[in-house]
Amino acid sequence: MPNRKTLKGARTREDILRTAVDIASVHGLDGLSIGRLAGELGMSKSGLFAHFGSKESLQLAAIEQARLRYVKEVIQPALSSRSDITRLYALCEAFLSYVERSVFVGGCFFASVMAEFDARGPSLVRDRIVECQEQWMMTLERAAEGARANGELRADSDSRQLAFELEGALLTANGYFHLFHDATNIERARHAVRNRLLREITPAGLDLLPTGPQGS
Amino acid sequence: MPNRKTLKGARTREDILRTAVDIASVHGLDGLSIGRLAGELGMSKSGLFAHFGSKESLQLAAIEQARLRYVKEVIQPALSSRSDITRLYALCEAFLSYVERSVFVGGCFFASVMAEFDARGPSLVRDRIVECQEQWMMTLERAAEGARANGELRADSDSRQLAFELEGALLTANGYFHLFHDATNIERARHAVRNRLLREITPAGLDLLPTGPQGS
DNA sequence: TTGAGGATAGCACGGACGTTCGTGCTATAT
DNA sequence: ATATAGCACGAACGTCCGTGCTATCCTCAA
Repeated sequence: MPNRKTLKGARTREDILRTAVDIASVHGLDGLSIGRLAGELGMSKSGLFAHFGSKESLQLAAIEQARLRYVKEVIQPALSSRSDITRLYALCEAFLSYVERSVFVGGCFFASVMAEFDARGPSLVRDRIVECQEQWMMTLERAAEGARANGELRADSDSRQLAFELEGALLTANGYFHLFHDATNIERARHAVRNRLLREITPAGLDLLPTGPQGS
Repeated sequence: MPNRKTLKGARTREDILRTAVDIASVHGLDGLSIGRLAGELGMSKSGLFAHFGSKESLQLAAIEQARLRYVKEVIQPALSSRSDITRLYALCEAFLSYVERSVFVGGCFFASVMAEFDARGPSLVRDRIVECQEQWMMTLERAAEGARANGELRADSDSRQLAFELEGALLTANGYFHLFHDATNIERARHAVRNRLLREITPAGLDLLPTGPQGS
């Protein structure tokens, strides 16, 4: 009959997804095997499988779980910003901090799965990944466009181009941080973000930006 | 003279690796399975397998093959540059062209495998990937450092930082080009590279740079 | 032309994969 | 007390994986 409170299964499902998302951030969504996942959680393959019905369903659920974590750790901390230019900067800083703190053990979940699926044929999983990445880029772009409209960035600033370049620094920081086990790459991205913003910022915008050490 | 080694098998081996490298650029080095590879080439698993002796060997050989292609398509075209700043720019342009021309069907081989292995545990395959990526970054950095020493870039320019930021634009162009099926991302990277160089270039360097359309 | 050795195929193996099925708990609803 | 529903289990499936063994084919130097 109807349930009233959190049934045990829902809790288990969350546990599964929390682990799944971390495995996938290291080994990819293909490398996320049901057997390994079950082993990690000390439960049976079949018991785990029953929660999702198919591997594709599990992958999609993992993406959704990762998205929640991403929103919570990267997007939301930046939402309280007092201006668009501040939010744009805060988004970049939140991302770098989220990489630094290993919110996903294998680095940014979306950086991993994006590289995994970018050149593959169409699938529901790929489509969802594309949507998520589009959404993230739009988040950056809207902040940049708002800052431009508010006169915090120069009027001739190209918001999409700016978002692209910032994202370039963030993605590369994530990749090299893990590949080389070298946190210097996070600092390089901080440097790059700051200077890239300074290049198109107006005096009005400059007043709103947190004043860290000045870059060259 | 007994030229013992170069028999027909060597050509087959090359054929195998040429296909292997393309599969891996789409599905990763893990997704590169011997069965699929043999099927694609119309030969038997065991016949193919005999050329390498282990999957790891095949993966390492594929990396080597990819490296040769990369050197030929990206590094060598830039070697004839008349100055360091020209070479630095030519390297970036050669990379973007190589992505545009789909030298590997799944996009840059090394971008793929780097993302695949960056957060994994130690292995010979991972080590080799790290070496290749370090070598590429050093190629960029040496060109930047030479340009700085020659007065083509400002004396206070940070070569490693510059290489990092250029690489960020290149990597992101590769990823988004394939993920979104949108060549605009290549142009964004061209824009980013040009403007990033202009930021630290000297009048002497500017004379040496190919003069394309001016960026903002 | 021939013989040797490299190149390829056939076949089988153990294991991991995703998936299905039947079963047994446990807690609630009647 | 009994019926019901949710949840997890073990066993087994067919397929594919990487890897060996053996036998045949093909090439090329003598």
